[in-house]
Amino acid sequence: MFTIGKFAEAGGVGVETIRFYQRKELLAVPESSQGVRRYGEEDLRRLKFIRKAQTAGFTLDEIKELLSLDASHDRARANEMALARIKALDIKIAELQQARNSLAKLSEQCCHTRQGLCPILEAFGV
Amino acid sequence: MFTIGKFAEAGGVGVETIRFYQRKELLAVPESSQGVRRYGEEDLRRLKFIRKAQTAGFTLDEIKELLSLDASHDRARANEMALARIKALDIKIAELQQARNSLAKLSEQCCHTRQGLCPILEAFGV
DNA sequence: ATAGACCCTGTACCTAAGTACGGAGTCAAG
DNA sequence: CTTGACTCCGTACTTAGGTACAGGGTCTAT
Repeated sequence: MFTIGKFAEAGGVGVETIRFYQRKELLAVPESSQGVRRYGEEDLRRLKFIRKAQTAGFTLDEIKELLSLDASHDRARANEMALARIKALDIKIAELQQARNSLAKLSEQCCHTRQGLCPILEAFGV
Repeated sequence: MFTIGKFAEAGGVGVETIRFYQRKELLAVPESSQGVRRYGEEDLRRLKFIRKAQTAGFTLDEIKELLSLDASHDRARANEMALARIKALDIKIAELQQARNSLAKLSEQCCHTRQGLCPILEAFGV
């Protein structure tokens, strides 16, 4: 059983983040004994679930749903959410790739020409 | 010469966005005649510059600097900023790719196994 | 000359995921 | 028995890039 400080440390987050997750109903607020709340292994499992799902690109709202699926063992919905997230990631990646490539082309032009206006600035102007 | 409404329309943004850019000092606030401000071609060029630079992934703060480079024709600094942005984009793209791939792997496992716990949920739990 | 559309300034609000802080209570060590 | 570290609760602030009023003034067509 951890106090909130040790709990946060065990999960690799700050104390305020725990309280934030509680306000968002991602974590339960345990009963307090003499005014201090204690956290157990199950809380830690949930906290780690949240952090891992975050690195997979899920938002906190989505993670809240995933946690409920975790409780109900709903595979179909979990897969549906994973596929939706993959699709959103693909779109975002394509956008960034586009930006990256046009910028790289401009930068190269900038290096290989020495007179006239800067191709980078010129691409934005007019 | 446009009023702010026509100016915003010509630039493909909302009126409030113009005022926001003015507060951020990306656009100048023209003198008003009889209480109404008028915008010209140079303002429109700046506005379009901002929008194009945004699609290349620059932040508004960076665009503010690019606008000053555009005035001073500083190629070296422009290229430096382009390279920095490319680097940042590469890092972001790699992160998203990572998230995408691990999620795709989990989703595939989820489709190809029919018993036991959902691989997606299991990957986050414990 | 008056209605409706537009403009002005200033301020507040939005999302996402936290972070910070004030004032009070509690707990363990010396 | 006091000091310092920690906890509790509630509220406000942060970043980025806008968006949405409120309460006035102005412009245009009828």
